[in-house]
Amino acid sequence: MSDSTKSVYSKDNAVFPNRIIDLYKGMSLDEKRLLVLLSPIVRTTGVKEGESVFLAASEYAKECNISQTRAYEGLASASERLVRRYFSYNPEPGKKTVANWILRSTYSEGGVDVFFTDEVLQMLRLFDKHNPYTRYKKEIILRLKGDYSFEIYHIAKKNEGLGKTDVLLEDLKKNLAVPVSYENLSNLKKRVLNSSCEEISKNTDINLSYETVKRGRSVVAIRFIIKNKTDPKSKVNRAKVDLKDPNTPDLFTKLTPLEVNLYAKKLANDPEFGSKHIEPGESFSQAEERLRVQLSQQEYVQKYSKYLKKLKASAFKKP
DNA sequence: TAGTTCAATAAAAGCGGCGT
DNA sequence: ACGCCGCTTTTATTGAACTA
Repeated sequence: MSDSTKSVYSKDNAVFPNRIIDLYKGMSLDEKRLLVLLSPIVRTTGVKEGESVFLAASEYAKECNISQTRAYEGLASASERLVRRYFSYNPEPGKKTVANWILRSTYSEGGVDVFFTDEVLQMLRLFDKHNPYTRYKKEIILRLKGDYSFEIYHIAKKNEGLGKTDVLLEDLKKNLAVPVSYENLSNLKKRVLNSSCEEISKNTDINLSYETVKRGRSVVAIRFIIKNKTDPKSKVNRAKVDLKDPNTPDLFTKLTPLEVNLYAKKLANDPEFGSKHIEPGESFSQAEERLRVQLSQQEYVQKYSKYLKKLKASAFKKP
């Protein structure tokens, strides 16, 4: 691993300018993932318009924690669809510009070459006080899978410092490009807000909730409440985190989120584990979901450590 | 044999509608 | 506003097959 990058932020970070109004709008999960992964590559290399940035399918699979098979298809379709995708931004107050993300992309030899426009290349590099930006660890946002989770997480990180933010309902719906049925607020809550907040709180570095802001009787805005789980300013949360590992008996007291995902899946499909710890009638995916929650907690990691060790051992030896 | 594609299957999202 | 049901459509996952 080389760390010779001259940029301020390491390759772990995806950084986007706040001028972009509708980042991720209308994108499939694969397109969002691709964009997040390309952001640091663009930032840390000097490619110009006419030159491409390359992402290998194998790397895509690893970063997104998906199968190699899925990665080929995801990457191929993402690179194709991204060509037709555009975003809008305010070059100055009162003006709105619409622009394409990329000029073209070619899929070959197990990866994609993506050609960005100069405009976008600049946007993905220029970050200072005149060009406010939002930054997050790509590894964290890539854990998200829900349809609007990337968008909501982006909004949350953009306003993390404030602890909360109000988004006009109309703006939210427009910038998320939600289907018409979401004009019905209960649908919007159920399928966008609740599910995204839940997924984000469960899987990322922030706890996210929301409440409605009313004018008269009608809801005009959504107020997102954003709390960083490890923010030293909030002592309550801090204490919880510190309590987590009073002692560290072995490697398996604490799993990284990536490992949680990986082992939840492996355990759910492991026959020996299943015979003891999976209820009859519980599907593989249900078990996996349950394990994902449980494996985030130390007590369960220890409880299942026997199986985890077995899985870890078999992962390293090539049969 | 690693890398890739494909087709079948499973799961989740979308969407209206209904009762409370 | 909210939760729940059922049907349709979209997306993800898997294992087997192809190929260079």
